[in-house]
Amino acid sequence: MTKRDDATITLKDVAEAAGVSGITVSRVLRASGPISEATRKRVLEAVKTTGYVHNRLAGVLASARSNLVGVILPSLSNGVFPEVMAGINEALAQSGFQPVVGVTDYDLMKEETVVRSMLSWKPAAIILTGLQHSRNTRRMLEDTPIRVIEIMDAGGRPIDVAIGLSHRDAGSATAQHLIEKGYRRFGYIGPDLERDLRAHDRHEGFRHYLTRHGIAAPVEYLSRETSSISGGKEGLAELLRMKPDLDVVVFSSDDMAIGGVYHCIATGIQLKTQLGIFGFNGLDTGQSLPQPLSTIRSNRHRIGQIAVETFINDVTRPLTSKVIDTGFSIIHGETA
Amino acid sequence: MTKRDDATITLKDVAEAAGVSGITVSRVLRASGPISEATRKRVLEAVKTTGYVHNRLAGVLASARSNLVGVILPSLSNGVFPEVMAGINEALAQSGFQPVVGVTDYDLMKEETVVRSMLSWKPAAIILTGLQHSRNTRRMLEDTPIRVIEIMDAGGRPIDVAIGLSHRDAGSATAQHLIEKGYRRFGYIGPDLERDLRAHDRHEGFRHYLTRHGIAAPVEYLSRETSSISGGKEGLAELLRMKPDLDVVVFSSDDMAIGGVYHCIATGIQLKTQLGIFGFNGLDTGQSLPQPLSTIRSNRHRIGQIAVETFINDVTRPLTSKVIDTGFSIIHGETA
DNA sequence: CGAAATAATGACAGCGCAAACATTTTTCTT
DNA sequence: AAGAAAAATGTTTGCGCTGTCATTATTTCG
Repeated sequence: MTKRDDATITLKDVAEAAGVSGITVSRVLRASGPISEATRKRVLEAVKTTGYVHNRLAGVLASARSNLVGVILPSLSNGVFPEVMAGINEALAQSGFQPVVGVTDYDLMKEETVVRSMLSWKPAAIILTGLQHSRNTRRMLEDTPIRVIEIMDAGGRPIDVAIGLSHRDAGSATAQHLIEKGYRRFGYIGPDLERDLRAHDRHEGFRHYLTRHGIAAPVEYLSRETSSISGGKEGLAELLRMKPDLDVVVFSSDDMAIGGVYHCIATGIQLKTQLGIFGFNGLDTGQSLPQPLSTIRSNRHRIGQIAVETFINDVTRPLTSKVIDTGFSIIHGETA
Repeated sequence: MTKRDDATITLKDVAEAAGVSGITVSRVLRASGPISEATRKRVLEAVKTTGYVHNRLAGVLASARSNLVGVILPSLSNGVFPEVMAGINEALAQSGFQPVVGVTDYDLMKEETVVRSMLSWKPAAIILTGLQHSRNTRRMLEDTPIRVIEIMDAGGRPIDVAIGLSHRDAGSATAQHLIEKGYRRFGYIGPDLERDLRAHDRHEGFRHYLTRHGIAAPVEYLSRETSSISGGKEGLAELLRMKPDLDVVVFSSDDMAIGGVYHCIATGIQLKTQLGIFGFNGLDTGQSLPQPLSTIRSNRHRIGQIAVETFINDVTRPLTSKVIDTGFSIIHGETA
């Protein structure tokens, strides 16, 4: 049973050095239970001289309580998710919880694997993206007693809590806003809609609104890859080759929209007047453009904040699930 | 001793359901040791019906072997680090290892806290950024038997392995390259050099090369915040106000350089001919600009790859430390 | 000053799993 | 078919820590 590596320093070693029992050391380190100031000092001293490093594995196993938070994201190359992650990190900073990140590449099967692996670490909570999961993923998450927080989408039935926005609504709001601005000939550029399900919802809301209001359905270019600046750039070039007389193009995300802006700058197309560009997310990078991007802000920061507060305030899963709609707002910008 | 939660399904439960011993189940799940096809099937069946989720905590504790890899990064808002993370993720994907991310905000004290907390999870390896650490951090990392991989910098003495480039050399190469291009009146824009130590090294190499070759020292603008697009944009505006006749500006990173490019686009400054812009990192986002950014590629992808290979190939720390210089290359681009 | 209350510490078991070794079953060899 | 080798499975023990329930010092107060 494990060659006992005599080099590893355990609680017991510290206890001996301090002349107390193991449990006392444990209590000092966790600041739990009453400890006299004298022994406290002695123990901390002993910790320092021995160079002891706490083994949380054993602690979690013994106490069935962990400070890990599983965070499962579809991608890190789409600019949103580093921002989401930063938001979560910030909210987590003071809490003593530690995030473990998993990436799914927008693949629900991969997500299943990642969730299973996450659960095996007995995290205090799991934060994952979207409301659509494989049957097994759902089952695992329903069966676990920990908090499960689905972020970025509020358009469906959550396992425990969902925090986000209705992407369908964001899609129709986009259409409504641009129609009001006077645009009529719509284009749409997005990634593979089969994979990015939230982009899919926005697209539907957008498309329906247009057709319901007597506007021609958008001309579309769907790239096979995931969202990226270069994808948006190429997409717009291609779309304008197919259909040069568009007056506005909606992109599934800010990343792609930025690519669209670059194409316009490179080819001398006048943004807004000659061609409108509209994104989604409200990333900082889009707002730093020479002309700030017209887009929709998804309140990611707030989403991260609420996600973390949710499980800090109540570590046990409530009986009924709940949707928290953090809404969205239109950033008027200079590109549409 | 922990109120035994009878709801949690353990190996034993699966074993009973399958009519075998616990260790057999363990072996099936880890694919270790010889198992007959028949029992294998039965066990997997039992796992499914019971809905068993492996508890790695216990496994790691028992075997003293974990599949966690601690990844400690200074920031997620600087575009490099999501890319580094993506590289590591990619390299890790097939390996069965799982990253745990920690963020230090370029703060060595925070780094110390994060390292301590990481070590408490008994990771198989730790990947962290740079070669400068607090005394305590160094001690902890020297004392641990696991691999410690310091990435992004090859200009110093590593604890175990360092993989990266010499930032000093990159700085002088920048200067040399731009002098050869005919630029003479240099500006420099960077973040707080006290915090970003690698930016500091590049800056030194850059500055020394200039003065050693009879060129006037660069006019400098140092922002107090960390690297960002908007910081670069504002920085360049400010710098040109102070000193309008510069012919090239070197930025500490691509992020900031992109901001510089935006400023030029917004104010109609001709890139390259009227004002050169030069970055560092070679981010995809810089290369997707209307005119690709002139910069230095830091081979981040390769760094991530090698970092992961290093500890996969040899899980125990070798006696002597090693520096792997992945070098850098100039991306000629269209902005300088 | 002594009983009761409180503060401080300790003994021990067990969290769930895997290593080491032990045992049983099957297969192969001649 | 008997013995040797290999394959398959089981038993026991302990990884390092913390919860529970003592036990022992110290304080309080009538």
